Amino acid sequence: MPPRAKRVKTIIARRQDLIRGTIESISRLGYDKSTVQTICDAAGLSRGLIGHYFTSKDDLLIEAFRFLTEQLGEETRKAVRAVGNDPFQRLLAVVSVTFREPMADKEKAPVWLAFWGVARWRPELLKIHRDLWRSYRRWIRQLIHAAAAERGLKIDARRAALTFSTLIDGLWIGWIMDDEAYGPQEAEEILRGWVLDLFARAEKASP
Amino acid sequence: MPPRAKRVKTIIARRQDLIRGTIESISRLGYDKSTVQTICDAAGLSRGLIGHYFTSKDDLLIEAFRFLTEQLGEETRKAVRAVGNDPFQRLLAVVSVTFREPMADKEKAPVWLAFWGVARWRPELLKIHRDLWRSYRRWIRQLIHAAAAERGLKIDARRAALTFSTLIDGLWIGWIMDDEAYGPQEAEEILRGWVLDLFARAEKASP
Amino acid sequence: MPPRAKRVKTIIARRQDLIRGTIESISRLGYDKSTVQTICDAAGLSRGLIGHYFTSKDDLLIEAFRFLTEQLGEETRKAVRAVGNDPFQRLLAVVSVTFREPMADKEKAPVWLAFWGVARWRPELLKIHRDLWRSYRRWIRQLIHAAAAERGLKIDARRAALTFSTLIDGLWIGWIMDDEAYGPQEAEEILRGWVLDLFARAEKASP
Amino acid sequence: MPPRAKRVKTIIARRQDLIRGTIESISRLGYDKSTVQTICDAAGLSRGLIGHYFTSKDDLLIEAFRFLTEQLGEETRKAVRAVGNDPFQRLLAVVSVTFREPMADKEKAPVWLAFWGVARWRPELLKIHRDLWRSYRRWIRQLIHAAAAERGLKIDARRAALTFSTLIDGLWIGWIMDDEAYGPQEAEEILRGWVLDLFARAEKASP
DNA sequence: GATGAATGAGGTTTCATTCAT
DNA sequence: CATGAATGAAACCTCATTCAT
Repeated sequence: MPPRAKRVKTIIARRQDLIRGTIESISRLGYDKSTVQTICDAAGLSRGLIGHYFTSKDDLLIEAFRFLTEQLGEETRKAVRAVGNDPFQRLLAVVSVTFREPMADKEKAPVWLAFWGVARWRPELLKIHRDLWRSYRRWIRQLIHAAAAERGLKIDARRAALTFSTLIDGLWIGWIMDDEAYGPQEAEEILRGWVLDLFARAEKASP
Repeated sequence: MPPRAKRVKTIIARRQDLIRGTIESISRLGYDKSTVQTICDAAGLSRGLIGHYFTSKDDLLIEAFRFLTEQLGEETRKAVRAVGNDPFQRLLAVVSVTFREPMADKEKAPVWLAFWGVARWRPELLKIHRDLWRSYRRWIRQLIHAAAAERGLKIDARRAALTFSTLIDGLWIGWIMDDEAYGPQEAEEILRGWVLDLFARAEKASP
Repeated sequence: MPPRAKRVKTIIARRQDLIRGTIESISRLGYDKSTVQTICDAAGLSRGLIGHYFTSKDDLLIEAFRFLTEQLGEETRKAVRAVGNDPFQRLLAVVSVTFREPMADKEKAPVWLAFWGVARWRPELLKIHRDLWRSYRRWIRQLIHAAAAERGLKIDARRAALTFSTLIDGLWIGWIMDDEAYGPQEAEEILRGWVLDLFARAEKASP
Repeated sequence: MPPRAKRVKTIIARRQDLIRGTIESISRLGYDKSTVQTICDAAGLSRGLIGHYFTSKDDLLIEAFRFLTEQLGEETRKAVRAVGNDPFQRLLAVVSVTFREPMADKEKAPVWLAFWGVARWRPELLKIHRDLWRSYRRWIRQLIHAAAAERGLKIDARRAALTFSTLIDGLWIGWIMDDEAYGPQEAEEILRGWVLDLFARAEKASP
């Protein structure tokens, strides 16, 4: 490998180390107790290194959130691709993957919530979130729309997609905040039940 | 009023001032940028005063969250009491009050999320949250159970209550994180739609 | 004294403490080795206090330079006022005061030079310097002009004032950089000699 | 050229690069804002290289000051040699060269002042400065002495040389600190005027 | 009881230096 | 020899808390 390419690889690797360290530190200590020190410790690097790879701690936090967010999208898409092209099957695959390993990661989930807790006051975080959520809802809407069309059903796909993603958010947070109330399994059942009901009770579209 | 009682009243008033200041400061600046200074400024008091009324900043934060939480419960109960004793009507009243003023307060809502973002790592905050949510779900479950019984319907009240509160959480957070996606009105429609569907599609209980 | 006035007095006193601490620290350690710690130590105050009285270390440094500069002007004016109104006597008084205690302070003089060494890259410092020097030269020019007019002499007051202040700067710096080459006494003799020569060799103004 | 000599040449060239980089960096950013990074950038070399050619950053700074100082001496001597052997002409040549290109370099002049600002607290810098200034004054003294002897004039050559170099320092610094007050041309006139006066007003030496 | 001055711990960031590649 | 990644000391600054007035 030429030295140039090697260096680029190292840079990417170190940035990843720090991003993973950030997530691990937040997972262990929380957002406000995560310092440059705890992050670098978690990444197994020295404190001063953060300056080589990120312009500031804030920058690193933003990139960590972006990483979490993008990873979420990728995991979901990967799982969906695996079940083929049928929209309804794809929708059910989303349901399945959402509350199972590796997405239902007890360590990472609270990190999400931690970021959400500050996003309101950090435009960059908010933008990352909105971009993902909007595209996610659009995608779910398309799946619902296609699945309904196939079956000749009249479904308000926009609102259904909204409710679907809302249920996911709510179930996630409910689980994070009180894991004794219910588990990922029941969350999945609730979500699947809602999807099945949606299609079961929908009227036939007029021909 | 005897001087003793007067002083007690002052103490309570000052604590309230500081609690409101905390919420205002977090609303304006975020959780991690709220300092004793910004809180006292928002409360219109001098910085050193915090030590007279709370053992620490942390203590004040906890009390502020408790206040928010209790206020939420009170608002809901008050609204529900106003519609009489019919469980189904009460349920619909919960739906109505949840996404309207004064509960759907655009300033305060993010404060909630800010607290949730740190609660995972603060047992006291977590306890306050869980206590409220559990009692809230229990109460909703009872309403659903009673409403179903009245109508002779077979409804899994526990799961329905879980879904109900999950939808509320999800709709709240979705609105906080992206107020362009939908508004409180649509949130209310979604929640009411779900409740009406729940009862509309339920089977008759076997006699 | 009312508490308000007392507080203002304390603020002024503390700012003075820090300014004096800054000058002392620079005098002992140099500009670049003077840290917030060494300055506060020299002032007999704790490190964090600097934030109460100055917006930043830079701000403090600027104020310290301003203080030095203003003090210089005041000392000179005070000495001059003491000798009455005759312009020539006043000029000689400037010569005398410039290289004697308290102005010829072996501790403070290098602090001046330290500030000059950075002023080029700090507009605020440069402005303070220029404002003083320009008004100083203007004042010297007026003295020379008046003294020459009294004696009916033709003297280019502008250039003479420029040379006068240049000699002062040069003599000061030469002494700071190498106190073995000459002392304040000889500096004074050189400057006085120049002034006496200036008037001695000047032509009579045409009547 | 044998490889050994070649390497030595490279070493010298690299050291020169770094010295010039130091001066350029200080010229652009100031003494305290010049880091190893900015110096190596200005020199067009990589950061780690400094360790190969200098024992430390401090060492490099000292060498840069030495370079500046020696360059100054060389420029002056070169200009003087060009006018022949007459002492008075040589003295006037010093006057001419001092405030003209390349010595009156607007970029480098503040670098001088920057070094002077720290020299007080750096024995090595101070020694370099004193060695140059003392030899400079000695040389000027000899020129004045010889020029006076030629003309049979009684001049205190020591004090005249002191005043001469003092005027140069003062005029330089005055120009650096406020280039709107006067320019190199006027500085030169002032200095030449002083020299001419010195010889014009001197008494004849007793025979 | 009320104030805000004072403290010092701890946060982020910068940077000279070292060293593996 | 050349590079720039890595280290960790130390800089500035913020802030919760204490305490004299």
